[in-house]
Amino acid sequence: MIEIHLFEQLVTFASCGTLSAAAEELHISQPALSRSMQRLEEELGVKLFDRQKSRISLNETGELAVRYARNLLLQEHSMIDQIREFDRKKHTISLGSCTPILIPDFVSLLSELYEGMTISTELTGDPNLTDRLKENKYQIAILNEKPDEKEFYSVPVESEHLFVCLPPEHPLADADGLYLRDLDGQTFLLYSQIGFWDALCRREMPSARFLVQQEMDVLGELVANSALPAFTTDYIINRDGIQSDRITIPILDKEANVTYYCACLLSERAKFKAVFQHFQR
Amino acid sequence: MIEIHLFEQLVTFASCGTLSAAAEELHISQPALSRSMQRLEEELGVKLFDRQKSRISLNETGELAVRYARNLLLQEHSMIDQIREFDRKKHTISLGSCTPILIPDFVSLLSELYEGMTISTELTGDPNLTDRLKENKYQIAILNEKPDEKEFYSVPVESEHLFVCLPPEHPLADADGLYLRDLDGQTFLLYSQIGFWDALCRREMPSARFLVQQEMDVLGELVANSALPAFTTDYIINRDGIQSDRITIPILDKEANVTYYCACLLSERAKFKAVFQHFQR
DNA sequence: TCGGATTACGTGCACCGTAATGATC
DNA sequence: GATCATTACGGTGCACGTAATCCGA
Repeated sequence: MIEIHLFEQLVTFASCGTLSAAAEELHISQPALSRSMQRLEEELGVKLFDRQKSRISLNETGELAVRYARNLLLQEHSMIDQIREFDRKKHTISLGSCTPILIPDFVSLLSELYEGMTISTELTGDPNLTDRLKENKYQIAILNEKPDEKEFYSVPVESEHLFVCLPPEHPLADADGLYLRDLDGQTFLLYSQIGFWDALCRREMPSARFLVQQEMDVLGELVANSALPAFTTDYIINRDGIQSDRITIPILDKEANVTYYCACLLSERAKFKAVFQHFQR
Repeated sequence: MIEIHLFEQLVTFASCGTLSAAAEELHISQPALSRSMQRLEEELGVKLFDRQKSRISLNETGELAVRYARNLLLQEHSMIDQIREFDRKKHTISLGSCTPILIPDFVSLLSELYEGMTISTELTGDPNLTDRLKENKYQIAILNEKPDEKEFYSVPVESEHLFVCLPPEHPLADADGLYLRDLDGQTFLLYSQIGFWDALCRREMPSARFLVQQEMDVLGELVANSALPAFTTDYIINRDGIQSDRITIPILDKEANVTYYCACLLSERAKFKAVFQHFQR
């Protein structure tokens, strides 16, 4: 049994070239390192160094030992990382969501139901969110459609409908409803944190330009002070009220009127039973 | 950086089941081990154990850590072994020989020429001795024929001729020379340490029986006190004198009259220059 | 009551740093 | 004289063992 710090010191020496430099790097004194290397040789029962009076260098065996030692150190670090990562996962629930609107509610709910656990959430436009469940990147997810594969369990949570906000003078402002493709080619104000809506808009309106805003209140400001069309949803209208100086027209595309599903792997259904029950009432 | 003895102790605990048993196994006190495991958890920043008041056991993370730790320990041991083995090889010359007769001379010669090196020799019937040179199992070899491949360097060393010793009353005792196949089907006394001769005899006399003797003087005794045929060579005759109560008849097979070659890899020719020079005089 | 884990406590020694020495450029 | 390695030496922190405590079967 040879302690790993000796190998660490050996590797540092190999990188630095002299004991003094390595000692400095390791924040120990030069004599301490000198003795460590003597001890290492002694415990291995093998000479690792060529010693001239005022110069020490690795011999062939030493070079070999350094290669092995580098390897061993890498393995130890990776091992420690993986143990910590495993433990972290035990104490965190990762939620992946295709929409921002439900995230706060889910965080509160999960925190309440799973006391002591860390709740980690990620808003993502990833179209294959279910694959992330399979990989266990997320243990629970909010999807914009019911997952069809058998290995998932899911319940509906909430629905949301997309609207476009047009200035009254806009040529399409008197429509009762619009398809996204009717709006293609125009320039829109768009909030950046909108999850799956983003891909939908870009797919259905390939020629449109989007002025993406990072900040919600900057976006509001711009909408209020420009004639540019923007989007909203019934969820936002219910929360913030309607934009009075705008005409709000429903979007008719099927995919723009979604029901969100909360899903997990079937094998984890029991773990999240409490969550599902909460929405089934 | 976590010292490896902590992982060693963890693994021992996993094998033993209790701290007390593991402590005994490790030749340390129980409190020492208890504190070590606490320290390990602390350094990892992770709980590894479930602690009841009078019972401690691994949790899921602990089990994982044990698997990783076993692995790490294996790797460290194998690393140390390989370093030692490499160093040993640096200080030993391994000679593989197809014949026993030259080994003592070679040991003296090599010891003299390569002071401080350990000379390790092996007598072998291996027909692919040259492959062992390629693998570096041996650095130098004594072969019963000149190696034909270009990657070897070799010089002739000595020649040896096989004879059969027959009792005067034997039906073949008046032959001037014999082929091995003429002797097939009979029963022979044979010394065990004869290298390549062994395979030759068994190949050319598939129906013969061989009473193999481990001890040279037991063999001599038996030869003197029985009517069983045996083998000898000119080298042995020159050394020990001829067996007076026996008829000694040369074996005519080409392979029974060999020239021994000392060989090494071409790439090591320089290293063994002194050896080759010794025989080229 | 015994076996097992943890806590308390005193101690020794392993390892460190400083200083001195020797050697090389 | 500057740099580098090794040896000498004295001090200390840390991990150890013993003892005590607590708990459960």
